[in-house]
Amino acid sequence: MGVTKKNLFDNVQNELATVSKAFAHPARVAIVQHLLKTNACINGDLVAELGLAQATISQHLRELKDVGIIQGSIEGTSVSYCINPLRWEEIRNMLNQLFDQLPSSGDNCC
Amino acid sequence: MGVTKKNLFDNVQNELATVSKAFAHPARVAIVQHLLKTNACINGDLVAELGLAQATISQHLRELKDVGIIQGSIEGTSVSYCINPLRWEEIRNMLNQLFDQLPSSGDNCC
DNA sequence: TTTGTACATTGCAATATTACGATGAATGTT
DNA sequence: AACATTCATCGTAATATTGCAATGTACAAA
Repeated sequence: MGVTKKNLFDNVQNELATVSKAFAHPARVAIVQHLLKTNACINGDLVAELGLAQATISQHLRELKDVGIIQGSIEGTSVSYCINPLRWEEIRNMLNQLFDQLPSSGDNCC
Repeated sequence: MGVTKKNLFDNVQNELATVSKAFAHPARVAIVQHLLKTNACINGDLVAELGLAQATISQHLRELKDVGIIQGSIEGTSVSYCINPLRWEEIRNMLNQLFDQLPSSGDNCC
């Protein structure tokens, strides 16, 4: 049905899924990478950088902002975006907590 | 159009997006967590554990398998799934490489 | 005020995802 | 052989995502 039954799962599971979904599109990965590289927090550049329409970029930026990964501030007539370092750290920890769970002993059950 | 323009992006960006998409649903997060906890690699249990139909679970398992995160082997009449440790490490490194890029100096541009 | 620039939002069309019943394939049990 | 169990796949309905043109909003310059 295309509708996710979020109520069946706990907060951690839903949070991990929500955050992952933000990274689940190459354009959004590219945006984040660009913001990491040019610490300068540009926006309009993205339209030139990636080959997507302005409306599409704006939409992706909003999704990243909704999850809290990036934040923007008005800078005259343009808008300046950058990574939200606190949230970034939060997500990093969340992912580490998941990925460090593999008992690295030789577990070849399959 | 619901169609992702993958050709606009490089391999790393597409890979990160593909892997993230695998984790972009709480049921798949729950499946992975369960496989991490019960190293025993069960399958039928998941249908009881999560509140989803058997066909739905099977579909999620296939998506995780397609990305290489899990692997399954036939065990009599049932199928045994588990984490693919090599791929797991690969993904962990890929994510670390992304998340370690934040220059942790006081960068409050916005 | 008019014009231009930079983004956001809206409204659509195309496609993808999620969920599940029904059915199929494979194996084990009686 | 006949049946049950376990899982995969197919078909379908409901919903979500992606992309963009068009339009709206806010500000700055002429």
